[in-house]
Amino acid sequence: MSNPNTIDRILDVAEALFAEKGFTETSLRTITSKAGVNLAAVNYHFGSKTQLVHAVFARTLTPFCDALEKRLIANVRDGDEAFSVEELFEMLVETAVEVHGGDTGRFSTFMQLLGLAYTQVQSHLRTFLGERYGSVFQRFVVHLKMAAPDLPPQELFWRIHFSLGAAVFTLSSYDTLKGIMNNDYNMNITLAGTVKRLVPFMSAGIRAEVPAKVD
Amino acid sequence: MSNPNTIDRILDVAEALFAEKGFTETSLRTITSKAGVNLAAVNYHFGSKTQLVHAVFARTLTPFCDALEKRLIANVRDGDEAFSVEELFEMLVETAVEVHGGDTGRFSTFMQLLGLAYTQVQSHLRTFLGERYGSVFQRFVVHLKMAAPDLPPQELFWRIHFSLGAAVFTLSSYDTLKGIMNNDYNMNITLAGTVKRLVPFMSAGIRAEVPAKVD
DNA sequence: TGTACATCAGTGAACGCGCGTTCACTGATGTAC
DNA sequence: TGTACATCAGTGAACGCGCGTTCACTGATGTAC
Repeated sequence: MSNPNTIDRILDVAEALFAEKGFTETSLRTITSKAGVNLAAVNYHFGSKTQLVHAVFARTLTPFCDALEKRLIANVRDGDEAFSVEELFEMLVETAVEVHGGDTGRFSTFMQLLGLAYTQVQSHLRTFLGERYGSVFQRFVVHLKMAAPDLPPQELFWRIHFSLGAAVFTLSSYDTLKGIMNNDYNMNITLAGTVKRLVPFMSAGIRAEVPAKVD
Repeated sequence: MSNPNTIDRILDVAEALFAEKGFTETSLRTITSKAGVNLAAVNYHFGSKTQLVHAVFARTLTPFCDALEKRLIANVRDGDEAFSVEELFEMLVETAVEVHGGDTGRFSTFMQLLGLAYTQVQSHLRTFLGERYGSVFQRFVVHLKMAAPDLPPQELFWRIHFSLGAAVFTLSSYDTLKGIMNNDYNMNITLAGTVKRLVPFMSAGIRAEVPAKVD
């Protein structure tokens, strides 16, 4: 009964179930029975449920961040013109789509997972993501700063998080919202269309007039 | 040992713990021991853990939605000029602050709970909130439509959710972000300041130029 | 005014259940001499 | 080429634990006659 794909089957099923239900709400028994593997296989291959969660994130985030970093570095190395805000956000989208090879189902799942990562209060996960991928995020922030040089640093900080929130929140409940659009507006929407709508929204927000000092 | 405040003490403690850890991650044993009440008290007073979750939301959302609805109705009844996008978002903020009597701690907790409500996949909670508070939300959307009459309906739909995401996401991880601002930027920020920054961001996003047809 | 009963907040202990994890084990494949 | 041993993926059953919920009970207060 040797099966070389046990690890991948566990990762596939876990990714889908985590995105759908959350981490605490998904048991190893559900994962292993859906994947058709033994209950003990998760602890055998990954060590613990926590490490399975990390492995699920790493499988997609590592290639994504590597590809993003390459693009950002290439721009500086070649001395090209600095990116605009729109170009930077579009780069995120393009990289994410590329990494999933155009598979919108997995792209959607990935966004849901990102949403969970930020909203489920699993401190081990924040630590893990910060250590592994924090440097790429910082690099992206540097480019945003160049794209909006007149924005005070703390203003930029907040607007990045507002944008992140808009994206993560919308895409992580994409299936629900798609259903509402179908029922209430009789309108068939696509993930690509939603993402394309996000870019001008976020870009306009980043460039909004700075309000009078508030703090 | 008769104590007239058992119900309130449970609600206070449950609200704080749910906001901090999430629903599944907070056990009745933790809630009741922190509140100094008997383990069985939650089931005695609320019936079940699920109904306790509903009660926590209802305690704040009912006065909030009532106050918001009154403001919206008064505007139409008195035949006043329609609200602008900024005025509508500011009305949300003002109403939320008022309902909490200026207590920014509870206001922050409330926003965290709203974030959880959207991101934790507890279908009973979505159903509960939709049934109880959906009509006020619809009324608010009508006013937003009047404030941005040139925006196609499906575009408005998405931008409302983008805005919702920016607000809910940022305010629900407010404590974390405040810590980052303090450490990395050596800057002391306030909840009021963050909320004031949200309004122009969201308003600019709502009014952003509509991109070419994408779907 | 006194007695009997109903109501209600609160209690303590126990219930069964599903959870993540562990452990001794199997059986196939690779490696050394 | 044959034998002994090591490695490794995978298994099945059991472990203790914390969970939400239940239930018989107490004791104080209110109500009816």
